[in-house]
Amino acid sequence: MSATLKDIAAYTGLSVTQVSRALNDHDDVSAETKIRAREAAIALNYHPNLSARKLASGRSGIVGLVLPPQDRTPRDSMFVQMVRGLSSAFSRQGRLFVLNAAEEGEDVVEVHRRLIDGGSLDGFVLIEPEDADRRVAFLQGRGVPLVMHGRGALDPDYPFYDIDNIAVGRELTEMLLRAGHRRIGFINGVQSMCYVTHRRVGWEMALRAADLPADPALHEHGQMTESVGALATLRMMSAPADRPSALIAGNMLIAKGIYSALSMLGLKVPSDVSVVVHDDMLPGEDLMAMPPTSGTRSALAQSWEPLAQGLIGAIEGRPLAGLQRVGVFEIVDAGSIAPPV
Amino acid sequence: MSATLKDIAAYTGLSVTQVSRALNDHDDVSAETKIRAREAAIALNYHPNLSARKLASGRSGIVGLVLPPQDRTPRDSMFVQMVRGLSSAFSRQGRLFVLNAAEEGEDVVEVHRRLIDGGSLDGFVLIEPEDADRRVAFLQGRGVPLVMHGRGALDPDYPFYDIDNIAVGRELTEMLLRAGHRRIGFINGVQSMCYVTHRRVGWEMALRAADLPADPALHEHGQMTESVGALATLRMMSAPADRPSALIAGNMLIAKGIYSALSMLGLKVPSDVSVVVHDDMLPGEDLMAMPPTSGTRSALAQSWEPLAQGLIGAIEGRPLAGLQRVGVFEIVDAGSIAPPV
DNA sequence: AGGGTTGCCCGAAGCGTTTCGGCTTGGCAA
DNA sequence: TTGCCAAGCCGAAACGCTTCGGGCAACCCT
Repeated sequence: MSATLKDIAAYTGLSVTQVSRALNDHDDVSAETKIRAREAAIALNYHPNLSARKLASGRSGIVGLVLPPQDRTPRDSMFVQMVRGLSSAFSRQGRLFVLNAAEEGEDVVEVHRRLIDGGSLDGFVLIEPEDADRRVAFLQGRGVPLVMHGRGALDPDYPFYDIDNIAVGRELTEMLLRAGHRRIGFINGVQSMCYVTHRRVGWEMALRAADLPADPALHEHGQMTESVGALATLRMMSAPADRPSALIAGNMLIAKGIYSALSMLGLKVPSDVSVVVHDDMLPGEDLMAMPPTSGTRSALAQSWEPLAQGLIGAIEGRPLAGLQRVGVFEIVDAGSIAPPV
Repeated sequence: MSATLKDIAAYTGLSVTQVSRALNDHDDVSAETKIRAREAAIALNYHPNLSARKLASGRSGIVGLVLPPQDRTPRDSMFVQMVRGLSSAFSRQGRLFVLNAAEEGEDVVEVHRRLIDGGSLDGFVLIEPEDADRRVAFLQGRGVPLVMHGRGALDPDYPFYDIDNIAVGRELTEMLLRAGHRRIGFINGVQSMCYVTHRRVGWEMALRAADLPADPALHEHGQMTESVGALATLRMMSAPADRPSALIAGNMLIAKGIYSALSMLGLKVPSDVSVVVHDDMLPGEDLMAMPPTSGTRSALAQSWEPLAQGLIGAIEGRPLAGLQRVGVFEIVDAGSIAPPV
């Protein structure tokens, strides 16, 4: 068994109270005492008992994530990345990361309720925000801290980490506009995802700013997979006269689909068609083989740490403003853009 | 806030003690009292506080899994399956499932130590057993329950769930032997995995029983990926005279690689080469397109429930014998075997 | 010198649960 | 009648931690 505060108190000659305050870095403890307590803690191999701490303070140091019931996104490697990233980020902060997959047909909110009724969770990471998110409503109603990966509105009232997806959509479109393109197709993700909508809005804004119509036939919603990318490309390019001269891919898998469809049609990039992509920089051997593609880039891997920080901040009651963080994206020129023919 | 035992005691007129005993189904509580307590618990929406329970009883109801530091297996979808399956199985049993990814370069045993020193975990699910597994030694030394997915020895001294991989290797080989094949290649997984070794042993046993040599050139270790399968196939088939007339694939991805390599070589299945595979039945769209293949089959998805049961049994101190479970596999004839030419 | 402030420390209560030991009561055998 | 036992119940202590309220010096200000 691990040492307890009482052991350290006996060892140092201090009281349990003072040891607790020393180790938690409270401010009415002398510097010397803090050092003594910390040394004793190390010497005795002390580790705080999370259950006891939770019981006394109401905080358990455990945070959770509820996986949506079924894989709506086929990007398993994204989940693995996320789970790894979050779990490491939280464990660096001395917290446990609990994962709970909702069962098929089970209400996600119900799962959250179950977990907080168990009385052990300090807060939640939410993914895949929705417009009027029932999870958010529920958790806020119960006063349970949360942080969102992405955001359901442009200026939500909860902590989040996101990138400016409107700007992403606009930037991708403008890159092509600057090269002279006028018909720009966008193969986006599933409609219900907020970032997808935001990027679409960005695309529309950029087009409007250039006095061009946002032709619905040039925008496609779908799973972010290779085959969806390929099929949408075939559809858009088969329009006799109105075919786009440039395509925007929502992510690398879609881009891959675009490339294979284009090569099937005998079209070259960028001489026949320009292509830009938003790259999440997910690792994956199958993407290595892709031709370099211009566009925007923002590593999904960098979002886990700020997410964890955001949730911890929320748990510790820090003000909302500092917990809403917008990450940056880079602009990449890799030569997949040329003027239209 | 959730109701506490005290609330139920007040509500029913019983003592806290008796309510606790009633809800935990102890035996010196009258049947009527148990019913009353249970009804009150539901009426008041009572959920036991895990932290308090842990503190008092030493059990937290939380179990954990430590993900190996880096993806040695590229099968992300396997991890997602596993995490989902385990998390659901445990939550059905009213337990929390904690996930902890080891950092790059961090010692896995150290992670386990950290987690149990935190004093919150009741036990662990271990995956990817090794021969003399340090994790097992450590956990057993500390008296922490565990359950293994697979097994590091044929008859280990810890709870596990596994299938009989020697039998799998033997059966796959015998299927081909029965059709008259004499040179049977085996494209297996990475050497360090126990199930890989077991299947190899099965292959050797079957060959020896048929008085045939187990030619090392006909056995290949490697990642279970499509490209490894394809490359190994090319290597084996390029041997001028000694090329195998049949191939065993360690899993579906390898089989897929085999198929593409064979078609590249202009060889047909089963007329030119017979192929068998062990199918884990992982879901995945890319495998749908494969030709039906004979072999063995055992759904990995069915292992999570018994694994969870095994760990819970271990935590509750049930005897080892009932906690070592060997799952079954099916034998599938899908027409990918023909007599050698 | 008196009163306030500051720095450091401690005792004790309490978080929600389990569990040990002891307390009643009624029934039954001696 | 007395003694015993089983069934059912309860009080109180314990788990390890945080925190509230207070205490005791030593210092500074008037």
